[in-house]
Amino acid sequence: MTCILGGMEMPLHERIAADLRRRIASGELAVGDPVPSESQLGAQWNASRAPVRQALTSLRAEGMIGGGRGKPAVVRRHTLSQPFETFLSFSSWAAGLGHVPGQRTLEIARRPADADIADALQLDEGTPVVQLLRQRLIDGRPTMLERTTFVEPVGRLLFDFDCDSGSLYAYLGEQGVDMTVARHQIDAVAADAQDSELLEVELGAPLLRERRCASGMDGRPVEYSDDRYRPDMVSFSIENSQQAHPALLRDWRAS
Amino acid sequence: MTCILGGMEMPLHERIAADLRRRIASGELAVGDPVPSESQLGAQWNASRAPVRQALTSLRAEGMIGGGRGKPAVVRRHTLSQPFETFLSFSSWAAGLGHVPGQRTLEIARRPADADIADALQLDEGTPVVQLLRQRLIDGRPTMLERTTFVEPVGRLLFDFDCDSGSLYAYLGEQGVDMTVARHQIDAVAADAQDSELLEVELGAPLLRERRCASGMDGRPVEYSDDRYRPDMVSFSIENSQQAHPALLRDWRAS
DNA sequence: GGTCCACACTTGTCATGACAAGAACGATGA
DNA sequence: TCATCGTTCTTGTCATGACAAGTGTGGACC
Repeated sequence: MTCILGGMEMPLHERIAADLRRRIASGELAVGDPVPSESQLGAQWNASRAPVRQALTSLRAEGMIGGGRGKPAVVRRHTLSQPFETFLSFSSWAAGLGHVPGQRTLEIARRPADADIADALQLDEGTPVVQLLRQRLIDGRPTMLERTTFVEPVGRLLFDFDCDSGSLYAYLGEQGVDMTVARHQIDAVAADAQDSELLEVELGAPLLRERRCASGMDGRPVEYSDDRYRPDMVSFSIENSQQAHPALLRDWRAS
Repeated sequence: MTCILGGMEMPLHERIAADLRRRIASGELAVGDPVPSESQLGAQWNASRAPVRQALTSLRAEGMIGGGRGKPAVVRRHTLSQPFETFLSFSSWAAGLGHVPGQRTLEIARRPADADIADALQLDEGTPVVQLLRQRLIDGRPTMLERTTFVEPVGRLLFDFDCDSGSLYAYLGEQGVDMTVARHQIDAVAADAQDSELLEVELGAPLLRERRCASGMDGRPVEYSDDRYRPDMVSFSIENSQQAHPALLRDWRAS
């Protein structure tokens, strides 16, 4: 069962944390339910308190569970907060929530960069880039429209990859593509004709737009993307306490 | 020396972390410098590895130090970003950009909470709350519409305050109101009649909405706000590197 | 019936010890 | 000179044990 969450080579505390995340995401542990106590978890996994506490600390940092000294931990949220990865990978985010992600790659093309793209990717206008147009689905319903542009050396890898099969970013990562820093810009736009058709909303309906520019550690841009979400299905949320670091999430709205 | 960092009653791992933060902030440990190893810190503090590691884990989560398995920790940053203040105070944000902020408080009222508000503030429906409707301007142009609701004990303070004079949050802070944690939810909505009139956009135009629920350290909600921005004037941006925590900013779009 | 308190349970903190995994560095050989 | 290898150091992981601090509950008492 736990094999889908990762191989057995994971450290014990990560396996415990992954199992708890799964149980929370699946609804087996609902919001407000008490999380098994440290001693119970220790008995279940035949582990000492150290890895159990490490797992719980991890979930606590993600905001999934609450509790404190003397207060048994309770489930606070069922979303997983993995800011960067989650933001990149639509599929794993949806899957983590227990929904069925889908995607249809409508176009993949190599063409010269226009002014906007060239500016975002710090290229000269006319430099060849690879553009991808993908419709993203959740439980079969159109949720997001993704217009992604890669610089040519990276984009060329996509022609050898079935974009509708696995995770694109996992594939690029395996190929040695480094995308460690990203800048996201979020605003609202009215749906144009193409948006309207592919997202099944009215022309001019408000859409939540996320524009993203991802770069390698050296600061050279690798990808630029214009993602448009149906605001009735997805929103973004940020949680920040004074001490803790804010976490950016993508929220799913069951409707 | 360490007394300014807190009383002696702090747990050991917090004292170690606080001391390291001080040494890093003061420049005694500059960016790039190696942090004392776990064994060195253990000897310095006459402590076992557990509290030392807990302290280092804490600093690592804050992005102040790097390192990893086998790699001795090094100082990465000497400050921690605090995007919270920026997000709360519209005025200081605009002023920091060199623009002229303005505001017109259109309504301040004490009324019973409706279902949505009651849910957000964890009150019973009908509990009295204080609501504020404010139009925010930049360089004289309508930019944002703010519908804020405070729980009554906090909201009552506003009747003794000229909302159009100074910073509201600074005033509340002086009055001892604690708002250390906040949850922001961002999506897009179509402008309704009131939005349309006060933001000077067409009916149905896309607006960028930020809903915010701020709480005290004890987790009790203090304020709930529904802020709607003209997307042609403001957007949000988030910057994240792989390890470091993302920072949320509000962006101004000169037009 | 309401109040107060002792007790059980939970989590937080810390010491000690052990082994594994990865990195840095110097010595060695080509 | 440069590549390679092994030693050593550092951090990651985990077991065991102990006490402190806070919470919740049930029973005794008024």
